[in-house]
Amino acid sequence: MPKTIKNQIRDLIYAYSRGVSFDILIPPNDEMGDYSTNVAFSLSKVEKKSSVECADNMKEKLDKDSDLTDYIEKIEISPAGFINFFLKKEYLFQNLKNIISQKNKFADLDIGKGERINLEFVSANPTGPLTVGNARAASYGDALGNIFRKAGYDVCKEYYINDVGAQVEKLGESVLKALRDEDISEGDDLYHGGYISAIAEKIKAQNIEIPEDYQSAIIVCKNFAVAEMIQAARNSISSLGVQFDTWFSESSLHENGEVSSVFEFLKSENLAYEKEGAWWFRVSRYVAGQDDAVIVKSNGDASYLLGDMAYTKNKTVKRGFDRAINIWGADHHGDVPRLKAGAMALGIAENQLEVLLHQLVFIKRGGELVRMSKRKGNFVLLDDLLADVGRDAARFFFLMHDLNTHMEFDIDLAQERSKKNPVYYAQYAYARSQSIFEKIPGLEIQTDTLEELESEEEFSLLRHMAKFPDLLADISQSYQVHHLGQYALELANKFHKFYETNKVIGENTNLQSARLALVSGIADILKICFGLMGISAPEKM
RNA sequence: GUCUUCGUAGCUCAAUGGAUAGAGCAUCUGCUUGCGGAGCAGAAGGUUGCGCGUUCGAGUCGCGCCGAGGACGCCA
Repeated sequence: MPKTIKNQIRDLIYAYSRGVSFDILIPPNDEMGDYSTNVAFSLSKVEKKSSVECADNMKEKLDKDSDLTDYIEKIEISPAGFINFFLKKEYLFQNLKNIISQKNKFADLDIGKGERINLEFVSANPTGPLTVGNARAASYGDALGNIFRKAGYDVCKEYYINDVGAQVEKLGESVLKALRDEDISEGDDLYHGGYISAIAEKIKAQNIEIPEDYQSAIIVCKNFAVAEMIQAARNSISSLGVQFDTWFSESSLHENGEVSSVFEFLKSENLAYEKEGAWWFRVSRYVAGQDDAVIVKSNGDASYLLGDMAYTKNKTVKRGFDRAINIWGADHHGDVPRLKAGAMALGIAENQLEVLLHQLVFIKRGGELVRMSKRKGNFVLLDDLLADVGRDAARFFFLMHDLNTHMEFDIDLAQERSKKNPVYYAQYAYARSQSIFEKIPGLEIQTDTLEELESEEEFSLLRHMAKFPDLLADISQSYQVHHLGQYALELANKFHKFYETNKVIGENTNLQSARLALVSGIADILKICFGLMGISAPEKM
């Protein structure tokens, strides 16, 4: 796959831009062309001329450039000084031919150059069922991973299981209390909710022996409960249609000594010190203004930070990933500088660790926002969401929105809203296209009469389709996954408009053949989008 | 108190520092004897929380207020 159009234009402009900064933009409407650049505004400062004058000079150079003639029909200057590029008809037709011949391989890019990325997401503590917040991370992470792969990265989607630490001890204790019918509403820090007693019931049903000794009993309960919670998480993730490549246990890092070896290393480098019975990591040495943090608690247990440091080293050094990307909930915001400092201390390059934060999902109940809390047993489950609105609507809903949006989820309106979910608008476009093909048994798509296409609606579609590779390239750099959903909706919108006024079947043979090819290409791209987002492409609805 | 995210149409949300701030839902008006009306066309709806600044250009960047969410050394 050669460079995308956008990058080709960028490279050409760069050659004439005298080092000033500029962007390649998509104009707000079709009359202004397919691509544009604001380079003239920057040049006008350097050259002390008006932006229009600079734009004219640039256009003159570009007009002579033979590299552009393959795909650019004309270049125009706007009154303000934007330089607008219009794609050639021949290029648009060639692009459609590529889509039809390459099918789901269309827009496979090589910008990743095989870079190995470990993408870690969800990674919920195994102390309760997955919530709608986890569903957001899962939908986003899965789609981002898919887009990375399409852009030529070697991706491993990973789920980190925090099966070590005080939180799982509390889980075990909660289950034990439920087993003994002790009231846990009084006990602070313990887990509540129906799933705790359900686990206790299961232990009884399986006649699992519970030791008399309180601490031993907790361990038995903990091990059973953690296994149950992990299985429940796997089931929920699977219902959502997300595939993880690896489920990585924190306990394995403790068992094979990777955690303690990091601790020994920090001590030997004088990056850790003892205070108040605990061991502290010198965060302040790496990140100004940050307090040092505990890595070994006064009871001798490793803190989550030490585990996370060992985990990061495992991913980058031991398993050799070029980059580790973690997707965390915004409630872990404060942990980012500590882990970054830890990675630096371990000699991991700064650009090898990225942390993406997603804002939390809030539920609205009776008109009021409620913060979900597993401890309080106050949350909406991923499974309930799926039961209410279905996989496609749920995933599309999350993927429509920017990661930094504080999403509000009104559970009273969940089902009603699911029927209004824009996903059906996009899926309906696909189903419509398939119903056309159904009318012509044994149809083979021909692309030798594309010249017949000339309506405004047809070209609006062709031009939008030509920008798909650019979109994927952009998302793989910006991580703005929601642009993919927006793109699919716009493509569906253009298709629906086309459908109203351009009859496909029953026109003269050449035009019918050309329009069938166009519809086929649209369906191919929609199917690619749906696949990347993890939603279905229904032939009937 | 410190750090951080957000504030855009009645509601839920878009807009890589660019051109006339856009969709869906809700409301109102049309379109079905034409490949699926889960659609299309149109109307109405905005001082982008407030103020100052940077810039040729600010919803977007900076500072200060106001409001909301989140995090603040041995839970993760």
